[in-house]
Amino acid sequence: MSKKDFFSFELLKKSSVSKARAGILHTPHGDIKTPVFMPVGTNSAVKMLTKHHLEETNAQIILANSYHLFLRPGHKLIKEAGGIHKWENWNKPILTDSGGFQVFSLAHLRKISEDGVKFRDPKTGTPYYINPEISMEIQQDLGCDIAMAFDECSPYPCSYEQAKSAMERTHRWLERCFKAHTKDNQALFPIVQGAFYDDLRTESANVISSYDAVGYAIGGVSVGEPPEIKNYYTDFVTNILPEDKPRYLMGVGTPEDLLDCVSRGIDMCDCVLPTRNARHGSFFTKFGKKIIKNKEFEKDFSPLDEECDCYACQNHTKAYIRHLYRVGEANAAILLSIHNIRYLVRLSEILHQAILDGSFDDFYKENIDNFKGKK
RNA sequence: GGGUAGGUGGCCGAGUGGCUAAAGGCGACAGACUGUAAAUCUGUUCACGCGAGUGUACGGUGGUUCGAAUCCACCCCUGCCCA
Repeated sequence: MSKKDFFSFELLKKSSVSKARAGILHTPHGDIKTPVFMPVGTNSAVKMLTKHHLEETNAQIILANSYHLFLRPGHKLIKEAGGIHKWENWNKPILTDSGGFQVFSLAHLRKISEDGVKFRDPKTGTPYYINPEISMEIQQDLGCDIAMAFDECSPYPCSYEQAKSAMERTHRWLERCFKAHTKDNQALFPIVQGAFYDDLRTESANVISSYDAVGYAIGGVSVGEPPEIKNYYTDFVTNILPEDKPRYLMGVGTPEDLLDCVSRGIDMCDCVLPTRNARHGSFFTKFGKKIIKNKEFEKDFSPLDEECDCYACQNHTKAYIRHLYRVGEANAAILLSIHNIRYLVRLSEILHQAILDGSFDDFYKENIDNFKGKK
């Protein structure tokens, strides 16, 4: 058996105007229509949502995080439970991040060496160690469909020297990841780094492409850089990556980001924004992001978004959800999370179909300014 | 009727002579968040002014003082205890 027995990517159609593509990624836990938005469930749960809620959003694949599950409850326990699908009772595909992002997000609580990274648990102060081999062990024990390479994500801004050194280490670590990764029914996606330097991104994309992987990821974006820069480098890197494999832009996902990255040749993306922003009280609409607590919604008895088919929009009004939010009812966060996830999942469904129909680029033009709230 | 504690900005509540337009909390108003240290964090919140600033303001009225939310007198009101 090899990975090819478990994974394949069918490119169904490409736009004749932009770089948008529609496809199907076959995995051991089912097919994924691309472009796809993947909700994040760091601790083996998409925050605020039960499995029932999540299934109703029609999410095709969700994420979990190696770092968090390594700390609690431990990957061995999840292995003992029968793997992550059984553990969280989600029978569709699961992708796990490697812990690489925590090298970036826990910058003040970690120390990088050539071999790996020493972390301090933000909650307890307990020290933990992760390196490429450990990350692979964790992800193989978890048994997700798609594992990610253990990488070093650079901040923004970042000096050339710093970016180059992080990228080169990412490449050395990648070699070790592939060596340590032996599971055939699990894909391992390598990650392009190189921050915001053309030559580094070129080099990294070439190194990453030299591996025969199921799919390829672009990391180091959405770390605080302006959207034009993100778009420039997304476009830049997808020009280099193999065309017959899915491209995953990591950590991206507002509605406008989805349009922008899909038009630049991205097939997969994930983001914590729909769930985090929901808990913080904001929601996506056709006319940009809105904040539910604002007075303008006090007597607004219409749904969050007129066109949305989610549970929240089918059953409740903005005025009601605003009330729930203001009095601290958890239902506000639940309803907004359902809405925001469904909004992005539905958008990716629309984009998939639009690419097949040849109407993607018109859709882009009609909607991009609205999504940005420019109206 | 007697005693006692107290009356501070929308609310609660610090402050007992100048550093006080008055801490802190709540509320209100607005904002941020992009491979989740996040149901979190930030800003504004007396009036007028872009602003330095000016005007009002700590129950009321007088007074002491260079200067009062803070000290004094009287008055009004509230809680509690006793009769």
